[in-house]
Amino acid sequence: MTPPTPLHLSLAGQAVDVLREQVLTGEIPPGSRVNEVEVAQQLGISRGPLREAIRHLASEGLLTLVPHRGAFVPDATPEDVKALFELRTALECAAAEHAASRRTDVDLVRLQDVCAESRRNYRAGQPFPYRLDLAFHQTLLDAARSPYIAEQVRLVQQRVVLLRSSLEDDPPHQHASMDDHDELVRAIADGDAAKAGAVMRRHLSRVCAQMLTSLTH
Amino acid sequence: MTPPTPLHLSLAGQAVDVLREQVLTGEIPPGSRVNEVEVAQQLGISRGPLREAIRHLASEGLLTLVPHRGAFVPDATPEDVKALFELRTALECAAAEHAASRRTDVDLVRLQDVCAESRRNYRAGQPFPYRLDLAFHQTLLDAARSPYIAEQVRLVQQRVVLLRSSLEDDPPHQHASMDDHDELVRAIADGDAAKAGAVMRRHLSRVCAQMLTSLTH
DNA sequence: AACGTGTCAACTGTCGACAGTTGGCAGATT
DNA sequence: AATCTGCCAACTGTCGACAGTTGACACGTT
Repeated sequence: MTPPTPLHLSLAGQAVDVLREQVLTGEIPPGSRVNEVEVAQQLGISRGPLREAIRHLASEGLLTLVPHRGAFVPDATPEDVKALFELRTALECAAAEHAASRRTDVDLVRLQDVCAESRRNYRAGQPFPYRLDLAFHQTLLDAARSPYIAEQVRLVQQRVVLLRSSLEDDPPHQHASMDDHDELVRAIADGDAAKAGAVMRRHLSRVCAQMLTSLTH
Repeated sequence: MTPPTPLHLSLAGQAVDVLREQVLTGEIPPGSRVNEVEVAQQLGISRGPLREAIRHLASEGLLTLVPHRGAFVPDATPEDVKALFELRTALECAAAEHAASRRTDVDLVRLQDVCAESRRNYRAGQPFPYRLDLAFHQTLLDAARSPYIAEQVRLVQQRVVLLRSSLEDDPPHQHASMDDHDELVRAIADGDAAKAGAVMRRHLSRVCAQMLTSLTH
């Protein structure tokens, strides 16, 4: 019973996944260069597919290309963080408004479930895992039913993860985030688009501020 | 006196420019496939750089890739247009709000100049050129000073141009657009971010509706 | 006549090798 | 000793050729 498709994904596609993981986890540290021949040998593929993978990640903002020099993992400046969060805010506020208008009851249950699980984890003494934060925003995006906005948010969140890779969270911030999420769900439950957008704006503003302080500490 | 850089742009970069032009002008019609060997010969380059160019344009949304089948110029469905304009609205409303808050007097003068030129052209009996519409939105984006938002808007506008390539404008719509632009400039002049965002939202809603009617005519 | 099967050409995916450019190092000069 | 010049190794950019897959056509079967 071999898989129906002999190659589930092209070598370039596989290389994208592997490289993305290595960049996001910080295995390839920010500021470092990606050597084409070295990484190609390491992955056991030729330079062609690897180059395509590098270009793809560059288009996602996870690498920056310098002609005749190669690809670098970008390191964030405070200005970058601010500008990136302006983009994220524009996208996710719109998503929150659309979610408030278009959500189904199933969407609402899913959102409430994610919030409840976050609370449970937190009360059990465990930290609010970033995984659940991502899950919340993803669920909200599904409820918004705006595929292009969702796609762009996904890309922006990836870049945020990249900036965030070496930061630790502090409990007060986690608590505030969970409160924001709860309030957001209430606004969406009420179908109050304006409030949903406003709460999302305040939430992201807080997250951005926290990242900026962590960045400079 | 040869140029300082022997190659101003890599072959892949040049191929991107040529292909983008051909796609946006409809020289390569929507729905058609891009044959790698054929286009490579046509451009006088190898398949490697051309492949990179194709992948780049795909990341911009100007081509869609199908594994083992090739690259196609996407043809728009009404759902695509709506979803794309939801993205554009989220981005440009935020840009309009930022522009209202951050604009300098120089920015304001530039915006007013573009509007004035549009009026002049229109009164002279000439149609409102799409060039000036793009110039207006670009000037507003510069005034917003949010580089990531600006970059995304640029990509979205490109896709709108692609959808728009075979559509003609009608004078009533042109007139309404110029009125919207004027009202937008007034809001930005007043520093009224909320109004600027609202006007932009209404403007894009109108443009989207016009595109949808033109699409189905 | 409709359907399933085998073959084939065209195209994409991949590879290894060559050419051009960049940044740095060694040596010569002042 | 400091600076400038010329060379060099490493790397990216590019090319031509091979391998694997896809969709379609022709053929045979029911």
